[in-house]
Amino acid sequence: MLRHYDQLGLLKPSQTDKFTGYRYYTIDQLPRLNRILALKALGISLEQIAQLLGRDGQLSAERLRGMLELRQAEIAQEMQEKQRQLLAVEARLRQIEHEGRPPPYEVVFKSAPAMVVASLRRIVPRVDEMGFYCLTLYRQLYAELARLGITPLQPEITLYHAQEYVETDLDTEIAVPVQEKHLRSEPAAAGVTVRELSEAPLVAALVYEGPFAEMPPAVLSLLGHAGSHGYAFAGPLRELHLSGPAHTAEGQEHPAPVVELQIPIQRP
Amino acid sequence: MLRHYDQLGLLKPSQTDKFTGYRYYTIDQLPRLNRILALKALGISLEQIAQLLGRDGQLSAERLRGMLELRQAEIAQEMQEKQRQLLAVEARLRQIEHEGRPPPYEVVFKSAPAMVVASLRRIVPRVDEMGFYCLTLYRQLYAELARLGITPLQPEITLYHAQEYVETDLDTEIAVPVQEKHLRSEPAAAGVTVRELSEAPLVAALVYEGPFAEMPPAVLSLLGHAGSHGYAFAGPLRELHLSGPAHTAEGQEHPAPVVELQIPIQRP
DNA sequence: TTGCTCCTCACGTCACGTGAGGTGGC
DNA sequence: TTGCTCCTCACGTCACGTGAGGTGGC
Repeated sequence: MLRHYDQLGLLKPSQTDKFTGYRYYTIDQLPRLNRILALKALGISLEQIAQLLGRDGQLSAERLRGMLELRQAEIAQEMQEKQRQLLAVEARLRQIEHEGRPPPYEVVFKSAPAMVVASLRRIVPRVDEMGFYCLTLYRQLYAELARLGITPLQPEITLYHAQEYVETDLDTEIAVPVQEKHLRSEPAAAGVTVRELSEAPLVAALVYEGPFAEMPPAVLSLLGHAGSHGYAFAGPLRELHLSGPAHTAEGQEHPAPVVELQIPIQRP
Repeated sequence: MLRHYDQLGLLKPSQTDKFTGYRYYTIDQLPRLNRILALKALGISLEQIAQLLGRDGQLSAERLRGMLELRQAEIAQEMQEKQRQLLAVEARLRQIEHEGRPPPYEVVFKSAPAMVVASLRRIVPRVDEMGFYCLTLYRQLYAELARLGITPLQPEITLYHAQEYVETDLDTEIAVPVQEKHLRSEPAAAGVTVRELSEAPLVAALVYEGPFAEMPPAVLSLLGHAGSHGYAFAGPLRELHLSGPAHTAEGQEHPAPVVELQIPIQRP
């Protein structure tokens, strides 16, 4: 430590043996060392300490006060961060206790940009008919887009407009991003709407990989996670098909698609 | 970040262009990235994350739980440290507010070793006679030691046996360390006691530099500091003359001695 | 031809800690 | 002669950030 402080010029030995290089300190260097250690114990950097102490070791009350107030704010920040970490760690531990094993996905918070989509919206009577409805609707949507000469972009997005978790009469919208210019041109297709899907400044999201049939636990986990952090839902659940269209041309469902689930939220 | 993870082998691109070196990732690498980011947000190191995730990205519930519990304990430690720092910063700020400028010394906590001392003990009637008494007593003590052929060691220590801060009838002991062997030999000198000054496992200490006459504020600061941290005093105040004997042979007081003040304390 | 986005080194951050290899005085 | 304590490099820590200098496709 003393070698380090010597190198930094923070505390130089009062004398150095010319032949052996031994560092010799005098008793009256003790106050300066104590001052350095005391400031260091507050978490102040050596560089800042060097600025405070200067060459003579006198510290101005004003500059010290400024630095302490700065440090006070920093510590508050750091404690908040630790607090956040602690809550998150505890939440994960509880999760493991309850479910026996860690979930195969992670919830992250981010924003989702606005985009222009072509979409179809229907009420799906029962949850177990969702697969069939989506297949049909996406096929119909892609056919209409082809007829209109509009190039579909990626990823497909299925939106669930239900305000809460329901298993019947699901208000479902299937959407495909298109170029912005198509927003103005009147779509002459049956039931196809071209609209802007607005930006979501904050969403809780997770990436799920596996069959659609096994997705509900992931949905519940996402909603539960966001809910348990005290957020309020601020829009329909979005299901992004990141690994491409959910269905092949032959009407086969993708066996293990990569899906991003997003729920727009508001800070409580 | 991705370059770094590539280098560590934590998240390698599924494909790297042979000619340009461009890193290409696939959509199904997203879950692994999210897992990495989620664990990192808990303050877990990349090395530990690599151990947890392994090559396949499956994390065992047991190992995760172990690591989370470890991390939980770490965070608790870190928060305690921050809490300590915050209190210390606040204490220093209050000090500046009250006194207008930072004190020229720092209080540190440490232990003080046991040692054998030769000493004289007297009641000093008034605090303003302390200088004269000490001069006389130290002169007498050194004379007796010389007569007995005992080599005085350093540093001189003055002990104040009063249980509280008083200004009259101060129970004062002046002491000089001597070699351990003198503890057994009967001292045939007038009033000189050879005794063990016991170890103090915990003392609050500060190093003061300046005239003896201006030392009282430092003493009050030390006692106040230890007291305000909730410690109980556990022995007489010790005044170590680090820069050598306080008086010259001619009876002059050292103009700006380096003095270490120690107050033995107990955790509350 | 000009931007743009990617690339590869290589060095810096912060406060020391840790060897490797060496030396003077007891 | 042997320990002991000091010395001087030089590299490692941790998770990237920051240039410098260069490149392929629009």
